[in-house]
Amino acid sequence: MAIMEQDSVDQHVARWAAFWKDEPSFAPEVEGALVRMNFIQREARRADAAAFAESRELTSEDYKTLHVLMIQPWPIEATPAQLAEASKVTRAAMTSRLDRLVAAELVTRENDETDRRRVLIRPTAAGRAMWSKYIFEGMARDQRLLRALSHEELVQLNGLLRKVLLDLEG
Amino acid sequence: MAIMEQDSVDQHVARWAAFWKDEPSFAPEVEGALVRMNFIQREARRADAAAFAESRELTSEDYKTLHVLMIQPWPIEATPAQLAEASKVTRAAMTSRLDRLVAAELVTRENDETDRRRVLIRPTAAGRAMWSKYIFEGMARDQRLLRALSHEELVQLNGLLRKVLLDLEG
DNA sequence: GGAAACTAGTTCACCGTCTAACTATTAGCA
DNA sequence: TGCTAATAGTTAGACGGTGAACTAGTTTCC
Repeated sequence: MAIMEQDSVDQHVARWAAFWKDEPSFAPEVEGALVRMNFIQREARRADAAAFAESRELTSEDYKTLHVLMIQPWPIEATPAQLAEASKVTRAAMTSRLDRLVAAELVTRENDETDRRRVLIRPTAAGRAMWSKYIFEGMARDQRLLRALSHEELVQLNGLLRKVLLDLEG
Repeated sequence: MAIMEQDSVDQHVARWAAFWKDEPSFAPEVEGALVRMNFIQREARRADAAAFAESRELTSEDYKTLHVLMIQPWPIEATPAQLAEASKVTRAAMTSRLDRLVAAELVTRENDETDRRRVLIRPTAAGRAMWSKYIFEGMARDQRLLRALSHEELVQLNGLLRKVLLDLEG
């Protein structure tokens, strides 16, 4: 394998490791991997937020909510609880996200007459248009983020991450 | 390579991909890798927060601040700005974090007499003790998170992530 | 049939972060 | 020297999130 240049995390971990040079419980590869994933995620969020801040039509949170709604199986509708779970936020947070989307007329909020506790969220025509306006830009941003990796490397990366998830989910 | 079971992200991405089956700009490995990293990070934060919530001595944010202070090169001291940068939060956020740490008597806040704009933060004996109380537990949590990977796999993972970081940092 | 348990959604109070404005101090330079 | 610009830290106000309490509707089961 070719010698690879050091990134900022290598330096960080090296300095950090100096504290526990005789301490076997410090695992530099574990700390390094987590710090690097954190870096990449942070960069993804930053780029997303910047793109939506520029447009001023929508926040990235609002867009994500719209997105999880749009990828629901047909017919495109969902309850706030389903959207909250898919978005990994609480229902309380979803209530306020939906308030904004309803106010912007991107989704509708209707009572489910067969179970009057439930509310059904559906995209409006404007909501569908807004989603398709940004979906490809978002995918392009994601690809730019990982452009350093070839297709095979991406497959390899997913293989490793899948192992971790299967362990955590199992 | 052995056939590997599917994780939740495979299902997610598969359903998602159904929307763009003829759309070349959708890259399932890119989306999959990012969603998986997001999952792992989220789990790490959750476990950290749970551990500190249980102890009730300290929040995980306060601990992280203490940590970035403790790994400063000797002598162990730093300005709020340095801590903010290392913690990747704004200086305003660091001010309020430090308020809590000072109130808990884990760090001191002293004026730098050679540059009276600056403030120097130093750990107290109690702060140093608090840090060493939790540092090993934290590393153990991190290792548990990635326990599904062998040492070679961790090295491989870091190699891939390092490529991404070198591209993003360069 | 009706009380108790459960479920869906919302409201409320609190938290940590952010941006922007502000104070105090130092550095740069005509 | 003394005005201007830059820098360090804090403060103020807004935002989005959380958990807990609350309202309303549905299910369970004796």
